[in-house]
Amino acid sequence: MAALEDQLIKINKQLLSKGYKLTSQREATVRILLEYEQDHLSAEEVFMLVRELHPDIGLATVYRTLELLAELHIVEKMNFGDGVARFDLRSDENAHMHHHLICTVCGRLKEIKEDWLGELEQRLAREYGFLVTDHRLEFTGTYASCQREGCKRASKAVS
Amino acid sequence: MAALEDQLIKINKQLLSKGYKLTSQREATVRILLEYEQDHLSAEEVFMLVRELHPDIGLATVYRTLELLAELHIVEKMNFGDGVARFDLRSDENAHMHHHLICTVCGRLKEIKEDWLGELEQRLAREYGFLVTDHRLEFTGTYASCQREGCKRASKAVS
DNA sequence: GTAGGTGCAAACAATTTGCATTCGG
DNA sequence: CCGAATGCAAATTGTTTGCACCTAC
Repeated sequence: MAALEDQLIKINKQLLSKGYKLTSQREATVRILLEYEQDHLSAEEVFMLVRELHPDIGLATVYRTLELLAELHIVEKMNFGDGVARFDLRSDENAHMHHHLICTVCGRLKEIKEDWLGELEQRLAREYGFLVTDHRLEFTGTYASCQREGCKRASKAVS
Repeated sequence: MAALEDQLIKINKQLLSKGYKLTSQREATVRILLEYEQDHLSAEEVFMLVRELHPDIGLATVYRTLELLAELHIVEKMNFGDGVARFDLRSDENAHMHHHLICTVCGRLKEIKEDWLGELEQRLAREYGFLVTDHRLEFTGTYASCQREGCKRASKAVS
């Protein structure tokens, strides 16, 4: 809910508190991640965008920063089957209720922010003695609308 | 439920019915996948194992076979964040009820075969107009037993 | 017979790493 | 100041592809 700048400050504090230095590159990267929170950017995409903000940044730095942020659980490193890692900001609200719908026809990727798994997690604790700290839920399928129209655009999932 | 050989025959039929030839390499690969159904082998691991059965097979063939099997939905191509694709046999029973628990302490990976998402999928169809053909559910966390003992073995997830 | 399958090696793409230089605290 | 962070390029790693040969049907 916090404004962009507030979130940025908060993340920066997290970095500092862990003993990491606050460089302009890191700030620029976080800024992009915040700005594009809805998208699931790949490292390369982040790189291209950060570059507009900080032209002399190197790709390796972006990789290093993203890895660092993932370590601190500020972003989540994800994989959607295409060979690239994608990164997702984990703001407090969507930390534990953040699922994905992937359409095999139009390739659209939608986020669902409802807490569907709380009950299941309790059950895991009870029945399996497993304490969940994180989860990932993805549904693959098609939208009724996509199926109706024969809209076979660039479908990459099904060859 | 079927015995290994029966499953093999069935898969072979699936291949044939789609017009794909049944070569000894493919059979060997499927055989390994059946034998190691519980593990989530990477392509390289499959390669090493198939090699024992069929020493002159090439890595590329294994990749091609795995991709083919994934296309036919005989195996599922998965990603657990480490940079390698892993492959999971989808026998009929576990096609739609096949989830994972990943322990960050001991690194264990457990499969849960219960259908927990049927209800959610109906809801997706109703509320989002999205028809699910597949899903993936992973829980990351720790076993109570792992937490109790300070058993910090090779934990790779948390650095 | 022939189209599809294979093995090998080369090509690729994403990510990592070594190292000299720079910079934040 | 000093160690951590960066940029660059080279190295690695996982996966794909081109092509001549081979094999199942």
